[in-house]
Amino acid sequence: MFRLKLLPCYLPAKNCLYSVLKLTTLTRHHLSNHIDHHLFDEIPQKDISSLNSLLNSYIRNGDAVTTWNLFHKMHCFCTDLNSYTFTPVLNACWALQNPKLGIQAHTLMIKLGVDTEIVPKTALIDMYSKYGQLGDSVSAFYEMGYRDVVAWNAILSSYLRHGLPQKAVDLFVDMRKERLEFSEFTLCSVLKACTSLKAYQKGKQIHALILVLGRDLVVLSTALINFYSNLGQIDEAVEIYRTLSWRKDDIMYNSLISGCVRNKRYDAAMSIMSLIRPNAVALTSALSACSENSDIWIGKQIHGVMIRQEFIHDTQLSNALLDMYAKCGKIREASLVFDKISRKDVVSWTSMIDAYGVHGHGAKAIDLFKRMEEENNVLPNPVTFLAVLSACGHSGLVELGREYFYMFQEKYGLVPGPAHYACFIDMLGRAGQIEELWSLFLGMVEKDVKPSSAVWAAVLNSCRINLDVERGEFAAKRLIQLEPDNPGNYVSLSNFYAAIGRWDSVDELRSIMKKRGIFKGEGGSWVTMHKFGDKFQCENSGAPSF
DNA sequence: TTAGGGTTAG
Repeated sequence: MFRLKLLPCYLPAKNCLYSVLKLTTLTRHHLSNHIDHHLFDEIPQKDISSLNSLLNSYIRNGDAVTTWNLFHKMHCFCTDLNSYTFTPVLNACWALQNPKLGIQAHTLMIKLGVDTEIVPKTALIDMYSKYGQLGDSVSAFYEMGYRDVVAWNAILSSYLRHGLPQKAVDLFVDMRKERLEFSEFTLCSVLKACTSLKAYQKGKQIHALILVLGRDLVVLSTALINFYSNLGQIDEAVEIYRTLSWRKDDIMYNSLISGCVRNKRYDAAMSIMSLIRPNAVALTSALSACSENSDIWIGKQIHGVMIRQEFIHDTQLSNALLDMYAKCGKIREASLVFDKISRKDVVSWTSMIDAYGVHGHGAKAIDLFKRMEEENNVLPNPVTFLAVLSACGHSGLVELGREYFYMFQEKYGLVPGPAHYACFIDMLGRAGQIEELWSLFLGMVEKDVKPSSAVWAAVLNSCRINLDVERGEFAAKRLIQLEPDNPGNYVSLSNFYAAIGRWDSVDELRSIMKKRGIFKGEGGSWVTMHKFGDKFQCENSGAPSF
């Protein structure tokens, strides 16, 4: 026997933390049910195909609540639900972020015998994947008797969504071996997998396949631009853009702009930016270019565009704006932007904490972190953990730094990685706590955290400050082994030898650098000059990034 | 009816 009760869903997606069962205990006047009983009665055509079309319209307009509520009514009053009913409903289940709804819909599909049909089964692969349930998504795929190209594409996307690009590539190789049909969707996913895997040759092969098939669609070209620019081949990416015969769209331009920024082609990014109507994603990339290039002049102009075009409520874009001001040394402006972000996410909080930390305002950074905890709607992540530690380090707040190093683990279950250890080791070294530093280092190794070059550099620097010759030489050896071409490491080592009076080693090191062709670039500051008539105005833009 | 391309903190 099989008993199933579908429950109505009244609240929008973000409130779906409440279980469906809890929802039923709420009183009706607290809720907004777009499809109530009377409205359902008023729907003129109540045959199943009209109702299915209505479900599709609601979900296409992004109204998942109404889609689910209409489905609930249909379940009560219709006896002929079919596969066309469930495809929009499964989408709604995911949009409502409530896995219980998905399970209810899936159960009903099994009861009605539509779960084995190819289209709703593919929708199940997708729904479970979007819920984060890779196992259920894969099960749905392997339960299929016959799999069409859309089903294969859905499972490829599922693997990519779960950070398994190699699985996606392996599956594509299987598809080719079995001479299965593939489509532009398939090639897009495989290109994305190649990008994640940094698999240049494989990606080139897909590019060749696209050329042979003559499928230079804008979506595929965007995936190619993204692939090449992520692998440092920005000229190839620009060539794709130049030779594209299809109409270029915003997403393609955005991909090219972010690719130029990623490859430090800031002027090119700005030129492409000027070709399009501003959109939030392009502006975010452009602001990122200003941050990297310390170009507050352009950054301020983008801020103006944001205000004029009403992008100011976009959290992600505002985070980039905040970061731009902070990186250009304008901490007050960064703070003003932060205050105006109405829906602050973990990146907003972390960026501002880090901005205070970098500018030496450790106490303000800590106060802000406390505020973040009090507001209680955003949880810190490993980057927040690092920003707080770094803020303590920059301001010499060793006691607080120690407290937070353990608190983040105990209260939030965040596991420190090499970057966290490097930061804490640096802090302890500067404070002369060399024995605590070593016991921390040994504890880290015992926990199987592999020391990164940043860890060895922090250890070496601590040994220089504390004149610990033996352990300093040990750290130096490891550091140079790990990064033999990084000039900064040789400078650290040279400073270490100088501190312990080994001037012969300093000279030896310099000649080794010369012999190996390793040069340390000089430091500097950017000053932006603007000409107004015959007068110049200077803008101090902070430190450059070499 | 199902599947695809772009963005922020370290």
